[in-house]
Amino acid sequence: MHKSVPNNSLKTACSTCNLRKLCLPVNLSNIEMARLDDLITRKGVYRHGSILYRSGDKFQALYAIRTGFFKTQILNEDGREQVTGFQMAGEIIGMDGISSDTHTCDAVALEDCEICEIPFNRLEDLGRELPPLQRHLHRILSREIVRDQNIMLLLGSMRAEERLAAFLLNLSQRFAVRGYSPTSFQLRMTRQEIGSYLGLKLETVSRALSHLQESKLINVRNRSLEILCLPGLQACIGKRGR
Amino acid sequence: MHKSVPNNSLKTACSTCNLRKLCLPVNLSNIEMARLDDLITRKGVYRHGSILYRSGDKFQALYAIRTGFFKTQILNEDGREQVTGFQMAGEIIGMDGISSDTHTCDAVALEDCEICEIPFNRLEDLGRELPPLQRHLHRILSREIVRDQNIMLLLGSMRAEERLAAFLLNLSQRFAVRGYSPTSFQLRMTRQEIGSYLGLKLETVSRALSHLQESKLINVRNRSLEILCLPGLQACIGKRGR
DNA sequence: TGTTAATTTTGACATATATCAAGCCGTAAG
DNA sequence: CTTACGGCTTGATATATGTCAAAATTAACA
Repeated sequence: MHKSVPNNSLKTACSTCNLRKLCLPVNLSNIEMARLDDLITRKGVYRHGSILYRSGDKFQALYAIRTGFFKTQILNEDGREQVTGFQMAGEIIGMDGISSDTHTCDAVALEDCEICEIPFNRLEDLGRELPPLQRHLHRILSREIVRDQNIMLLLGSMRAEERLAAFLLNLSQRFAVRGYSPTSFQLRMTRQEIGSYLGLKLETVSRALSHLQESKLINVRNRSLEILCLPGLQACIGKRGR
Repeated sequence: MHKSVPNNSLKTACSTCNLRKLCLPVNLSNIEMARLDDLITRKGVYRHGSILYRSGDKFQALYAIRTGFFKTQILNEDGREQVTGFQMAGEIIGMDGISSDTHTCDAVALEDCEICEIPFNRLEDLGRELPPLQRHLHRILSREIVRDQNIMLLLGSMRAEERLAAFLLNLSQRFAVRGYSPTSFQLRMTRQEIGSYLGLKLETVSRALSHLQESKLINVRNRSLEILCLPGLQACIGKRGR
């Protein structure tokens, strides 16, 4: 585990942030945008391995990822853990905490990250005055629900290789949206973490990756991944499911 | 598939609804409550097997279940289906539709049901005027996220019998909250539907139920279920997980 | 830079769950 | 009351994935 987090915070401007279209695709006037800027503070760098919030922490804010890569995970009473998601720049995390005013999962930085803190009470207040902002918050919450239900589909009905393919295609698509190569990227997580996310053991992940490579659909060497045939990967999903 | 739904609708009063504490546990004045009542219409009975909304339908409203039992399910491109939840009286469904203005799953009545329709735009509008209502909406959305992530944990890390035990305990607890027996109730869904929800085949569900019965933890005969030992069922979860 | 620890791959084997099949039961329709 | 059908149980067998172990590779740290 690494050093924790510097507490210095500086004001951010959503208005000039190049992630705005991902994070807050809302039409606001300059004045309205300034009010939003006023809400949000940029927190210092979260080092690789450090924890943004833990299960049990009091919920106070949502967090927009400015740069870097996070994982979220929940823990059972009996110590089992499940990675519930991998989040990248432009995505918003912390929404699990709203329902009980307490976070129900941990958010861990998988590389050095910068984040913007959005105090939730103030966001709600502002949402009442700016309907498009309110609407956007609802969309974000709902999008998370849809995302989770698709993972339920994956966990409940796909076999190992299909899960891997779906996972890689999802990453690919999210990199593409951010202007990065959809076919060549670094995995920021271990095989064990991928396995936890996909409901598989790390050895199974490794074997499935090797097999996709034998099939000439991907090239994988440690954390670097290259997709050789997107349509092939897509076709992978849905072959002889459960 | 059964007949569809009568279109006659009548005004409902949340103010006098005995499910209010479950559905809308919000402190509002009489005047405020009347405005909420004004929003909501009671739709006619949904017969067993009928469909409240389908994937692809335009999203317009949330639905509060007044009586009865629903399932929600998503379908893959390749026809695989996954039951994503079973919902009972006092619960609210349809939130998947907010993010894209289109429903992403089907909601099917598992018995004859009555539901209240809550037009979403008007709910948002009213939320801007009644902060406690706004807050409650956010909690409901977040609760759904937490619920889904717990199912991910179940699907990703538990073995068949544990999943069954967790499922039965969840039902038990929800019946208890509603004033019904937590140890004796009817299953409203088929083994196949339970299996889909838990990521198992119906035969596996059947065997796991039989085995729990052999262990004297439950009595099950067709759809009637009796829990003989709640602590025993709880202990079931966490024994030799993956 | 050298040393240690962590991660990954691969193999051999074990096991939980799926698959296939048959018969039974209970409800619904005639 | 009889029949038919969908739902359920149980058995035999197949298979995907887990488990255990060792070696190879890479990353972290002193």
